[in-house]
Amino acid sequence: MPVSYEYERPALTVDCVLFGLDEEGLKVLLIRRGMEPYQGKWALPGGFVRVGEALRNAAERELEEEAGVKNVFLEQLYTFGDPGRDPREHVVSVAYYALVNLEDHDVVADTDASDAGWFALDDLPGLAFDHEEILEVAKERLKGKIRYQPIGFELLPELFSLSRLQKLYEAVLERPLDKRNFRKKLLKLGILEETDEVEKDVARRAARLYRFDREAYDRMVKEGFELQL
Amino acid sequence: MPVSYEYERPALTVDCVLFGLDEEGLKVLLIRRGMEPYQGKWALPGGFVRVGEALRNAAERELEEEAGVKNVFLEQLYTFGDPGRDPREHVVSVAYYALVNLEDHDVVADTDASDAGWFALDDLPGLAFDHEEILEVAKERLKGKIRYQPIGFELLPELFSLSRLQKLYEAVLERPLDKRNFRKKLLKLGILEETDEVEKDVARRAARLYRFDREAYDRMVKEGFELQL
DNA sequence: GCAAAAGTGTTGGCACTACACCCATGA
DNA sequence: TCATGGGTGTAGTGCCAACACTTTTGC
Repeated sequence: MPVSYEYERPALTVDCVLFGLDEEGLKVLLIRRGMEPYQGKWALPGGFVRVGEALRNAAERELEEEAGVKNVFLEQLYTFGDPGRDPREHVVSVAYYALVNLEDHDVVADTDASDAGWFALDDLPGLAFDHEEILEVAKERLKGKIRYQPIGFELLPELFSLSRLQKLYEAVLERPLDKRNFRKKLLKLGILEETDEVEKDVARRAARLYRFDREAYDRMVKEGFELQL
Repeated sequence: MPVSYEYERPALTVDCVLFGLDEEGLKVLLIRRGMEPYQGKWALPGGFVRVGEALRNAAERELEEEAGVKNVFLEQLYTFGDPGRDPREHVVSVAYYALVNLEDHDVVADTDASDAGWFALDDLPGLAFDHEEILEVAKERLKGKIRYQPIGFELLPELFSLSRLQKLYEAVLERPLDKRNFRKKLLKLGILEETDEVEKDVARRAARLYRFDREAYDRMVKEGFELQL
Protein backbone atom coordinates (compact mmCIF):
# COMPACT_ATOMS: atom_id res chain seq x y z
CA MET A 1 0.00 0.00 0.00
CA PRO A 2 2.04 2.97 -1.22
CA VAL A 3 1.65 6.37 0.37
CA SER A 4 -0.07 8.68 -2.03
CA TYR A 5 -0.18 12.12 -0.55
CA GLU A 6 0.60 13.42 -3.99
CA TYR A 7 -2.50 11.95 -5.64
CA GLU A 8 -5.92 13.48 -5.85
CA ARG A 9 -8.55 11.89 -3.68
CA PRO A 10 -12.26 11.34 -4.08
CA ALA A 11 -14.37 13.45 -1.74
CA LEU A 12 -15.96 11.64 1.16
CA THR A 13 -19.48 12.19 2.50
CA VAL A 14 -22.00 10.48 4.72
CA ASP A 15 -25.69 10.21 3.89
CA CYS A 16 -28.36 9.17 6.35
CA VAL A 17 -31.60 7.35 5.75
CA LEU A 18 -33.71 8.33 8.74
CA PHE A 19 -36.81 6.19 9.17
CA GLY A 20 -39.69 7.25 11.36
CA LEU A 21 -43.10 5.83 12.13
CA ASP A 22 -46.34 7.71 12.60
CA GLU A 23 -50.01 6.75 12.52
CA GLU A 24 -49.94 6.54 8.74
CA GLY A 25 -46.95 4.26 8.48
CA LEU A 26 -43.25 4.24 7.77
CA LYS A 27 -41.71 7.51 6.69
CA VAL A 28 -38.32 8.73 5.63
CA LEU A 29 -36.87 12.17 6.24
CA LEU A 30 -35.81 14.19 3.21
CA ILE A 31 -34.17 17.58 2.86
CA ARG A 32 -34.81 19.96 0.02
CA ARG A 33 -31.55 20.98 -1.60
CA GLY A 34 -30.83 24.69 -1.55
CA MET A 35 -28.07 24.67 -4.14
CA GLU A 36 -26.81 23.05 -7.28
CA PRO A 37 -26.58 20.34 -8.31
CA TYR A 38 -30.16 19.12 -7.99
CA GLN A 39 -31.24 22.43 -6.51
CA GLY A 40 -34.81 22.21 -5.24
CA LYS A 41 -34.79 18.41 -5.32
CA TRP A 42 -35.28 16.25 -2.27
CA ALA A 43 -32.29 14.38 -0.91
CA LEU A 44 -31.15 12.39 2.08
CA PRO A 45 -29.54 14.41 4.85
CA GLY A 46 -25.79 14.20 4.66
CA GLY A 47 -22.56 16.05 4.17
CA PHE A 48 -18.82 15.92 4.01
CA VAL A 49 -16.71 13.93 6.42
CA ARG A 50 -14.14 16.07 8.16
CA VAL A 51 -10.54 15.03 8.49
CA GLY A 52 -10.11 13.43 11.88
CA GLU A 53 -13.81 12.71 12.28
CA ALA A 54 -15.11 9.18 12.71
CA LEU A 55 -17.68 8.18 10.11
CA ARG A 56 -20.30 7.48 12.71
CA ASN A 57 -19.72 10.86 14.27
CA ALA A 58 -20.12 12.52 10.91
CA ALA A 59 -23.45 10.76 10.47
CA GLU A 60 -24.57 11.77 13.95
CA ARG A 61 -23.54 15.34 13.32
CA GLU A 62 -25.45 15.55 10.07
CA LEU A 63 -28.53 14.04 11.67
CA GLU A 64 -28.41 16.61 14.40
CA GLU A 65 -27.69 19.55 12.10
CA GLU A 66 -30.19 18.68 9.41
CA ALA A 67 -32.87 16.70 11.19
CA GLY A 68 -32.52 17.83 14.77
CA VAL A 69 -32.29 14.30 16.14
CA LYS A 70 -29.80 12.90 18.63
CA ASN A 71 -29.23 9.57 20.29
CA VAL A 72 -31.05 7.44 17.80
CA PHE A 73 -30.36 3.93 16.58
CA LEU A 74 -27.76 4.39 13.85
CA GLU A 75 -25.96 1.79 11.81
CA GLN A 76 -23.72 1.82 8.79
CA LEU A 77 -25.49 0.66 5.66
CA TYR A 78 -23.22 0.56 2.64
CA THR A 79 -20.71 2.72 0.81
CA PHE A 80 -21.58 4.13 -2.58
CA GLY A 81 -18.70 5.21 -4.72
CA ASP A 82 -19.49 5.10 -8.40
CA PRO A 83 -17.59 7.92 -10.09
CA GLY A 84 -20.68 9.30 -11.77
CA ARG A 85 -22.96 9.48 -8.76
CA ASP A 86 -22.19 13.17 -8.20
CA PRO A 87 -21.98 15.29 -11.37
CA ARG A 88 -19.38 17.62 -9.88
CA GLU A 89 -16.64 15.18 -9.11
CA HIS A 90 -15.96 11.75 -7.65
CA VAL A 91 -17.72 11.66 -4.29
CA VAL A 92 -17.77 8.50 -2.19
CA SER A 93 -20.58 8.35 0.31
CA VAL A 94 -20.81 6.14 3.37
CA ALA A 95 -24.51 5.65 3.96
CA TYR A 96 -26.04 5.10 7.39
CA TYR A 97 -29.59 4.35 8.37
CA ALA A 98 -31.26 5.48 11.55
CA LEU A 99 -34.52 4.83 13.34
CA VAL A 100 -36.49 7.33 15.35
CA ASN A 101 -39.74 7.25 17.19
CA LEU A 102 -41.72 10.24 16.00
CA GLU A 103 -44.09 10.39 18.94
CA ASP A 104 -41.59 10.83 21.73
CA HIS A 105 -39.19 13.11 19.84
CA ASP A 106 -39.82 16.40 18.13
CA VAL A 107 -37.89 15.79 14.99
CA VAL A 108 -37.15 18.72 12.72
CA ALA A 109 -38.93 21.07 15.07
CA ASP A 110 -35.96 23.40 15.07
CA THR A 111 -35.39 23.32 11.33
CA ASP A 112 -37.10 25.37 8.70
CA ALA A 113 -40.03 23.14 7.90
CA SER A 114 -40.11 24.01 4.22
CA ASP A 115 -36.67 22.46 3.85
CA ALA A 116 -37.35 19.09 5.42
CA GLY A 117 -40.20 16.67 5.36
CA TRP A 118 -41.34 13.17 6.16
CA PHE A 119 -42.41 11.12 3.17
CA ALA A 120 -44.29 7.85 3.04
CA LEU A 121 -42.13 5.16 1.51
CA ASP A 122 -44.66 4.41 -1.18
CA ASP A 123 -45.16 8.03 -2.19
CA LEU A 124 -41.74 9.53 -2.68
CA PRO A 125 -40.66 12.45 -4.83
CA GLY A 126 -37.73 11.99 -7.20
CA LEU A 127 -34.50 12.18 -5.29
CA ALA A 128 -31.15 13.80 -5.99
CA PHE A 129 -27.98 11.86 -6.80
CA ASP A 130 -28.29 8.09 -6.33
CA HIS A 131 -30.37 8.56 -3.21
CA GLU A 132 -33.19 6.42 -4.50
CA GLU A 133 -30.79 3.54 -4.71
CA ILE A 134 -29.49 4.22 -1.21
CA LEU A 135 -33.02 4.25 0.10
CA GLU A 136 -33.77 0.96 -1.59
CA VAL A 137 -30.75 -0.63 0.04
CA ALA A 138 -31.83 0.77 3.39
CA LYS A 139 -35.32 -0.67 3.02
CA GLU A 140 -33.88 -4.06 2.21
CA ARG A 141 -31.55 -3.90 5.18
CA LEU A 142 -34.37 -2.99 7.50
CA LYS A 143 -36.42 -5.85 6.14
CA GLY A 144 -33.66 -8.33 6.78
CA LYS A 145 -32.62 -6.94 10.11
CA ILE A 146 -36.00 -6.70 11.77
CA ARG A 147 -36.39 -10.43 11.49
CA TYR A 148 -33.58 -11.26 13.85
CA GLN A 149 -32.96 -8.12 15.86
CA PRO A 150 -35.56 -6.20 17.80
CA ILE A 151 -34.86 -2.90 16.09
CA GLY A 152 -38.53 -2.26 15.48
CA PHE A 153 -38.90 -0.94 19.00
CA GLU A 154 -36.68 1.99 18.12
CA LEU A 155 -39.48 3.22 15.93
CA LEU A 156 -42.22 2.92 18.53
CA PRO A 157 -43.03 4.99 21.59
CA GLU A 158 -42.19 3.46 24.93
CA LEU A 159 -45.65 1.96 25.32
CA PHE A 160 -47.32 0.37 22.35
CA SER A 161 -49.99 -2.15 21.53
CA LEU A 162 -49.35 -5.44 19.81
CA SER A 163 -51.41 -4.26 16.87
CA ARG A 164 -49.17 -1.27 16.49
CA LEU A 165 -46.14 -3.50 16.54
CA GLN A 166 -47.71 -5.79 14.00
CA LYS A 167 -48.52 -2.91 11.67
CA LEU A 168 -44.89 -1.85 11.89
CA TYR A 169 -43.71 -5.32 10.94
CA GLU A 170 -46.16 -5.40 8.08
CA ALA A 171 -44.96 -2.02 6.85
CA VAL A 172 -41.33 -3.04 6.97
CA LEU A 173 -41.79 -6.50 5.53
CA GLU A 174 -44.36 -5.29 3.01
CA ARG A 175 -46.68 -8.20 3.57
CA PRO A 176 -49.60 -8.96 5.87
CA LEU A 177 -49.07 -11.10 8.96
CA ASP A 178 -51.48 -13.33 10.79
CA LYS A 179 -52.61 -11.66 14.00
CA ARG A 180 -52.79 -14.71 16.23
CA ASN A 181 -49.49 -16.14 15.06
CA PHE A 182 -47.77 -12.79 15.38
CA ARG A 183 -48.93 -12.29 18.95
CA LYS A 184 -48.03 -15.80 20.02
CA LYS A 185 -44.58 -15.53 18.55
CA LEU A 186 -43.68 -12.13 19.91
CA LEU A 187 -45.03 -12.86 23.38
CA LYS A 188 -43.18 -16.15 23.56
CA LEU A 189 -39.87 -14.42 22.89
CA GLY A 190 -39.93 -12.94 26.37
CA ILE A 191 -38.74 -9.49 25.38
CA LEU A 192 -42.08 -7.76 25.83
CA GLU A 193 -43.17 -6.53 29.19
CA GLU A 194 -46.90 -6.34 29.73
CA THR A 195 -48.02 -3.17 31.48
CA ASP A 196 -51.29 -2.22 33.18
CA GLU A 197 -51.80 0.61 30.75
CA VAL A 198 -54.25 0.61 27.89
CA GLU A 199 -54.81 2.88 24.96
CA LYS A 200 -56.64 6.12 25.63
CA ASP A 201 -59.26 8.02 23.67
CA VAL A 202 -60.07 5.34 21.19
CA ALA A 203 -63.58 4.71 19.94
CA ARG A 204 -63.38 0.98 20.53
CA ARG A 205 -62.00 -1.51 22.96
CA ALA A 206 -58.69 -0.15 24.21
CA ALA A 207 -55.65 -2.32 23.56
CA ARG A 208 -53.25 -3.35 26.30
CA LEU A 209 -49.87 -1.63 26.09
CA TYR A 210 -46.48 -3.30 26.22
CA ARG A 211 -42.95 -2.14 26.72
CA PHE A 212 -39.78 -3.52 25.14
CA ASP A 213 -37.75 -5.32 27.80
CA ARG A 214 -34.22 -4.42 26.83
CA GLU A 215 -32.68 -6.16 29.80
CA ALA A 216 -34.32 -9.44 28.97
CA TYR A 217 -33.10 -9.06 25.43
CA ASP A 218 -29.54 -8.28 26.48
CA ARG A 219 -29.60 -11.31 28.77
CA MET A 220 -30.71 -13.53 25.92
CA VAL A 221 -28.01 -12.18 23.64
CA LYS A 222 -25.37 -12.72 26.30
CA GLU A 223 -26.48 -16.32 26.69
CA GLY A 224 -26.04 -16.82 22.99
CA PHE A 225 -29.73 -17.12 22.34
CA GLU A 226 -30.64 -16.58 18.73
CA LEU A 227 -33.72 -14.55 18.10
CA GLN A 228 -36.03 -15.17 15.17
CA LEU A 229 -38.86 -12.72 14.90
CA MET B 1 -24.66 19.47 1.60
CA PRO B 2 -22.23 22.31 0.94
CA VAL B 3 -19.51 22.00 -1.62
CA SER B 4 -16.17 21.75 0.10
CA TYR B 5 -13.45 21.70 -2.48
CA GLU B 6 -11.49 23.90 -0.18
CA TYR B 7 -11.41 21.45 2.72
CA GLU B 8 -8.91 18.68 3.34
CA ARG B 9 -10.19 15.18 2.80
CA PRO B 10 -9.47 11.88 4.42
CA ALA B 11 -7.58 9.47 2.19
CA LEU B 12 -9.59 6.59 0.77
CA THR B 13 -8.43 3.01 0.39
CA VAL B 14 -9.87 -0.43 -0.20
CA ASP B 15 -8.76 -3.52 1.70
CA CYS B 16 -9.62 -7.06 0.68
CA VAL B 17 -10.15 -10.11 2.83
CA LEU B 18 -9.48 -12.96 0.42
CA PHE B 19 -10.63 -16.33 1.73
CA GLY B 20 -9.43 -19.57 0.23
CA LEU B 21 -9.95 -23.21 1.05
CA ASP B 22 -7.41 -25.99 0.84
CA GLU B 23 -7.15 -29.48 2.33
CA GLU B 24 -6.28 -28.05 5.72
CA GLY B 25 -9.16 -25.66 5.95
CA LEU B 26 -10.09 -22.04 5.54
CA LYS B 27 -7.25 -19.63 4.82
CA VAL B 28 -6.85 -15.93 4.34
CA LEU B 29 -4.32 -14.22 2.09
CA LEU B 30 -1.93 -11.75 3.70
CA ILE B 31 0.76 -9.53 2.26
CA ARG B 32 3.95 -8.62 4.06
CA ARG B 33 4.35 -4.87 4.18
CA GLY B 34 7.46 -3.55 2.50
CA MET B 35 7.39 -0.08 4.00
CA GLU B 36 6.44 1.94 7.03
CA PRO B 37 4.24 2.03 8.89
CA TYR B 38 4.08 -1.56 10.10
CA GLN B 39 6.99 -2.49 7.84
CA GLY B 40 7.51 -6.25 7.84
CA LYS B 41 4.07 -6.89 9.33
CA TRP B 42 1.39 -8.87 7.60
CA ALA B 43 -1.61 -7.00 6.26
CA LEU B 44 -4.64 -7.43 4.04
CA PRO B 45 -4.07 -6.64 0.38
CA GLY B 46 -5.33 -3.18 -0.44
CA GLY B 47 -4.46 0.27 -1.63
CA PHE B 48 -5.66 3.71 -2.52
CA VAL B 49 -8.79 4.37 -4.50
CA ARG B 50 -8.12 6.45 -7.58
CA VAL B 51 -10.23 9.40 -8.53
CA GLY B 52 -12.80 8.25 -11.04
CA GLU B 53 -12.44 4.60 -10.05
CA ALA B 54 -15.41 2.62 -8.73
CA LEU B 55 -14.80 1.06 -5.32
CA ARG B 56 -15.41 -2.40 -6.60
CA ASN B 57 -12.96 -1.84 -9.42
CA ALA B 58 -10.36 -0.66 -6.96
CA ALA B 59 -10.83 -3.84 -4.94
CA GLU B 60 -10.59 -5.97 -8.08
CA ARG B 61 -7.47 -4.14 -9.16
CA GLU B 62 -5.77 -4.65 -5.82
CA LEU B 63 -6.69 -8.32 -5.79
CA GLU B 64 -5.17 -8.76 -9.19
CA GLU B 65 -2.06 -6.74 -8.47
CA GLU B 66 -1.31 -8.15 -5.06
CA ALA B 67 -2.83 -11.61 -5.12
CA GLY B 68 -2.94 -12.42 -8.81
CA VAL B 69 -6.62 -13.35 -8.76
CA LYS B 70 -9.36 -12.28 -11.14
CA ASN B 71 -13.05 -12.96 -11.50
CA VAL B 72 -13.72 -14.07 -7.98
CA PHE B 73 -16.75 -13.61 -5.80
CA LEU B 74 -16.33 -10.16 -4.30
CA GLU B 75 -18.63 -8.23 -2.04
CA GLN B 76 -18.40 -5.06 -0.03
CA LEU B 77 -18.03 -5.71 3.67
CA TYR B 78 -17.92 -2.54 5.73
CA THR B 79 -16.19 0.81 5.79
CA PHE B 80 -13.66 1.53 8.50
CA GLY B 81 -12.93 5.16 9.17
CA ASP B 82 -11.71 5.77 12.68
CA PRO B 83 -9.25 8.66 12.53
CA GLY B 84 -6.58 6.71 14.41
CA ARG B 85 -6.60 3.54 12.34
CA ASP B 86 -3.64 4.70 10.24
CA PRO B 87 -0.86 6.46 12.17
CA ARG B 88 0.05 8.67 9.23
CA GLU B 89 -3.21 10.45 8.70
CA HIS B 90 -6.95 9.92 8.50
CA VAL B 91 -7.47 7.04 6.08
CA VAL B 92 -10.94 5.64 5.43
CA SER B 93 -10.95 2.12 4.09
CA VAL B 94 -13.77 0.39 2.29
CA ALA B 95 -13.28 -3.30 3.02
CA TYR B 96 -14.31 -6.06 0.64
CA TYR B 97 -14.22 -9.79 1.07
CA ALA B 98 -13.60 -12.28 -1.68
CA LEU B 99 -13.78 -16.03 -2.08
CA VAL B 100 -11.49 -18.11 -4.24
CA ASN B 101 -11.13 -21.77 -4.91
CA LEU B 102 -7.48 -22.60 -4.42
CA GLU B 103 -7.53 -25.81 -6.40
CA ASP B 104 -8.67 -24.48 -9.73
CA HIS B 105 -6.75 -21.19 -9.60
CA ASP B 106 -3.08 -20.54 -9.15
CA VAL B 107 -3.29 -17.76 -6.68
CA VAL B 108 -0.20 -15.70 -5.99
CA ALA B 109 1.79 -17.83 -8.42
CA ASP B 110 3.00 -14.70 -10.16
CA THR B 111 3.83 -12.77 -7.03
CA ASP B 112 6.99 -12.94 -5.00
CA ALA B 113 6.08 -15.73 -2.61
CA SER B 114 7.98 -14.28 0.31
CA ASP B 115 5.67 -11.30 0.26
CA ALA B 116 2.35 -13.11 0.33
CA GLY B 117 1.01 -16.13 2.10
CA TRP B 118 -2.08 -18.08 3.05
CA PHE B 119 -2.75 -18.32 6.76
CA ALA B 120 -5.12 -20.56 8.64
CA LEU B 121 -7.77 -18.52 10.38
CA ASP B 122 -6.90 -19.95 13.76
CA ASP B 123 -3.18 -19.39 13.43
CA LEU B 124 -2.68 -15.81 12.33
CA PRO B 125 0.26 -13.50 12.83
CA GLY B 126 -0.33 -10.06 14.27
CA LEU B 127 -1.69 -7.77 11.57
CA ALA B 128 -1.01 -4.17 10.62
CA PHE B 129 -3.49 -1.34 11.16
CA ASP B 130 -6.95 -2.49 12.26
CA HIS B 131 -6.82 -5.44 9.92
CA GLU B 132 -7.56 -7.93 12.67
CA GLU B 133 -10.83 -6.17 13.25
CA ILE B 134 -11.60 -6.16 9.53
CA LEU B 135 -10.89 -9.86 9.38
CA GLU B 136 -13.19 -10.52 12.32
CA VAL B 137 -16.00 -8.65 10.62
CA ALA B 138 -15.37 -10.62 7.45
CA LYS B 139 -15.54 -13.93 9.31
CA GLU B 140 -18.82 -12.93 10.88
CA ARG B 141 -20.23 -11.88 7.55
CA LEU B 142 -19.21 -15.15 5.96
CA LYS B 143 -20.83 -17.04 8.82
CA GLY B 144 -24.07 -15.18 8.40
CA LYS B 145 -24.11 -15.22 4.65
CA ILE B 146 -23.36 -18.86 4.04
CA ARG B 147 -26.55 -19.80 5.81
CA TYR B 148 -28.83 -18.26 3.25
CA GLN B 149 -26.75 -17.86 0.13
CA PRO B 150 -24.77 -20.57 -1.58
CA ILE B 151 -21.50 -18.71 -1.49
CA GLY B 152 -19.65 -21.74 -0.17
CA PHE B 153 -19.38 -23.13 -3.66
CA GLU B 154 -17.11 -20.26 -4.62
CA LEU B 155 -14.50 -21.79 -2.36
CA LEU B 156 -14.74 -25.30 -3.77
CA PRO B 157 -13.52 -26.79 -7.04
CA GLU B 158 -16.14 -27.51 -9.65
CA LEU B 159 -16.60 -31.07 -8.46
CA PHE B 160 -16.68 -31.81 -4.77
CA SER B 161 -17.95 -34.40 -2.34
CA LEU B 162 -20.61 -33.75 0.24
CA SER B 163 -18.06 -34.34 2.98
CA ARG B 164 -15.89 -31.62 1.56
CA LEU B 165 -18.85 -29.28 1.50
CA GLN B 166 -19.71 -30.19 5.04
CA LYS B 167 -16.17 -29.55 6.25
CA LEU B 168 -16.35 -26.14 4.64
CA TYR B 169 -19.56 -25.34 6.44
CA GLU B 170 -18.08 -26.53 9.68
CA ALA B 171 -15.01 -24.38 9.17
CA VAL B 172 -17.04 -21.29 8.42
CA LEU B 173 -19.64 -21.80 11.12
CA GLU B 174 -17.04 -23.01 13.62
CA ARG B 175 -19.17 -25.86 14.87
CA PRO B 176 -19.65 -29.50 13.93
CA LEU B 177 -22.66 -30.54 11.88
CA ASP B 178 -24.50 -33.83 11.79
CA LYS B 179 -23.58 -35.73 8.66
CA ARG B 180 -26.95 -37.24 7.88
CA ASN B 181 -28.90 -34.08 8.51
CA PHE B 182 -26.47 -32.01 6.48
CA ARG B 183 -26.72 -34.31 3.48
CA LYS B 184 -30.48 -34.50 3.63
CA LYS B 185 -30.84 -30.77 3.83
CA LEU B 186 -28.41 -29.85 1.09
CA LEU B 187 -29.70 -32.47 -1.32
CA LYS B 188 -33.28 -31.46 -0.76
CA LEU B 189 -32.50 -27.87 -1.75
CA GLY B 190 -32.15 -28.94 -5.36
CA ILE B 191 -29.09 -26.86 -6.11
CA LEU B 192 -26.64 -29.76 -6.24
CA GLU B 193 -26.20 -31.74 -9.37
CA GLU B 194 -25.09 -35.31 -8.86
CA THR B 195 -22.38 -36.40 -11.30
CA ASP B 196 -21.07 -39.83 -12.26
CA GLU B 197 -17.62 -38.89 -11.03
CA VAL B 198 -16.06 -40.10 -7.83
CA GLU B 199 -12.96 -39.13 -5.92
CA LYS B 200 -9.67 -40.47 -7.25
CA ASP B 201 -6.59 -41.83 -5.49
CA VAL B 202 -8.08 -42.16 -2.06
CA ALA B 203 -7.26 -45.05 0.24
CA ARG B 204 -10.89 -45.76 1.06
CA ARG B 205 -14.27 -45.82 -0.57
CA ALA B 206 -14.37 -42.98 -3.09
CA ALA B 207 -17.03 -40.34 -2.51
CA ARG B 208 -19.48 -39.32 -5.18
CA LEU B 209 -18.86 -35.87 -6.60
CA TYR B 210 -21.40 -33.12 -7.01
CA ARG B 211 -21.57 -29.87 -8.90
CA PHE B 212 -23.27 -26.65 -7.88
CA ASP B 213 -26.29 -26.09 -10.10
CA ARG B 214 -26.23 -22.35 -10.58
CA GLU B 215 -29.14 -22.36 -12.99
CA ALA B 216 -31.39 -24.13 -10.55
CA TYR B 217 -30.37 -21.66 -7.91
CA ASP B 218 -31.04 -18.66 -10.14
CA ARG B 219 -34.41 -20.09 -11.01
CA MET B 220 -35.28 -20.47 -7.35
CA VAL B 221 -34.20 -16.92 -6.59
CA LYS B 222 -36.27 -15.60 -9.47
CA GLU B 223 -39.33 -17.42 -8.16
CA GLY B 224 -38.82 -15.73 -4.83
CA PHE B 225 -37.81 -18.92 -3.09
CA GLU B 226 -35.99 -18.34 0.12
CA LEU B 227 -33.03 -20.54 0.78
CA GLN B 228 -32.03 -21.67 4.24
CA LEU B 229 -28.87 -23.71 4.33
C1' DG C 1 -77.17 -1.74 18.32
C1' DC C 2 -73.51 -1.00 15.48
C1' DA C 3 -68.89 -0.24 14.03
C1' DA C 4 -64.17 -1.27 14.90
C1' DA C 5 -60.56 -3.35 16.56
C1' DA C 6 -59.01 -6.47 20.67
C1' DG C 7 -58.31 -10.72 22.00
C1' DT C 8 -58.07 -15.80 21.91
C1' DG C 9 -56.85 -22.04 20.44
C1' DT C 10 -56.52 -25.87 17.70
C1' DT C 11 -54.85 -28.71 14.14
C1' DG C 12 -52.02 -30.68 10.56
C1' DG C 13 -47.87 -30.74 8.31
C1' DC C 14 -43.23 -29.88 7.93
C1' DA C 15 -38.51 -29.33 9.48
C1' DC C 16 -35.24 -30.09 12.73
C1' DT C 17 -32.48 -32.82 15.95
C1' DA C 18 -30.47 -36.82 17.71
C1' DC C 19 -28.63 -40.96 16.91
C1' DA C 20 -25.61 -45.99 14.98
C1' DC C 21 -24.51 -49.18 11.79
C1' DC C 22 -23.09 -51.40 7.42
C1' DC C 23 -20.46 -50.66 3.07
C1' DA C 24 -16.79 -50.10 -0.23
C1' DT C 25 -12.13 -49.48 -1.04
C1' DG C 26 -7.10 -49.53 -0.95
C1' DA C 27 -3.20 -50.69 1.57
C1' DT D 1 -8.22 -58.01 7.45
C1' DC D 2 -8.02 -53.63 8.81
C1' DA D 3 -8.47 -48.75 8.72
C1' DT D 4 -10.88 -45.03 6.79
C1' DG D 5 -14.37 -42.41 5.65
C1' DG D 6 -18.91 -43.05 2.59
C1' DG D 7 -23.37 -43.66 2.85
C1' DT D 8 -28.04 -44.38 4.83
C1' DG D 9 -33.34 -44.02 8.04
C1' DT D 10 -36.31 -43.23 11.89
C1' DA D 11 -38.65 -41.33 15.70
C1' DG D 12 -39.73 -37.52 18.52
C1' DT D 13 -40.27 -32.74 19.09
C1' DG D 14 -41.27 -28.23 18.21
C1' DC D 15 -42.45 -24.60 15.00
C1' DC D 16 -45.31 -22.72 11.63
C1' DA D 17 -49.25 -21.58 8.89
C1' DA D 18 -54.04 -21.58 8.37
C1' DC D 19 -58.14 -20.38 10.10
C1' DA D 20 -63.19 -17.56 12.78
C1' DC D 21 -65.55 -16.08 16.40
C1' DT D 22 -66.50 -13.55 20.80
C1' DT D 23 -65.53 -9.37 23.56
C1' DT D 24 -65.17 -4.65 24.66
C1' DT D 25 -65.93 0.03 23.95
C1' DG D 26 -67.54 4.49 22.27
C1' DC D 27 -70.72 6.62 19.54
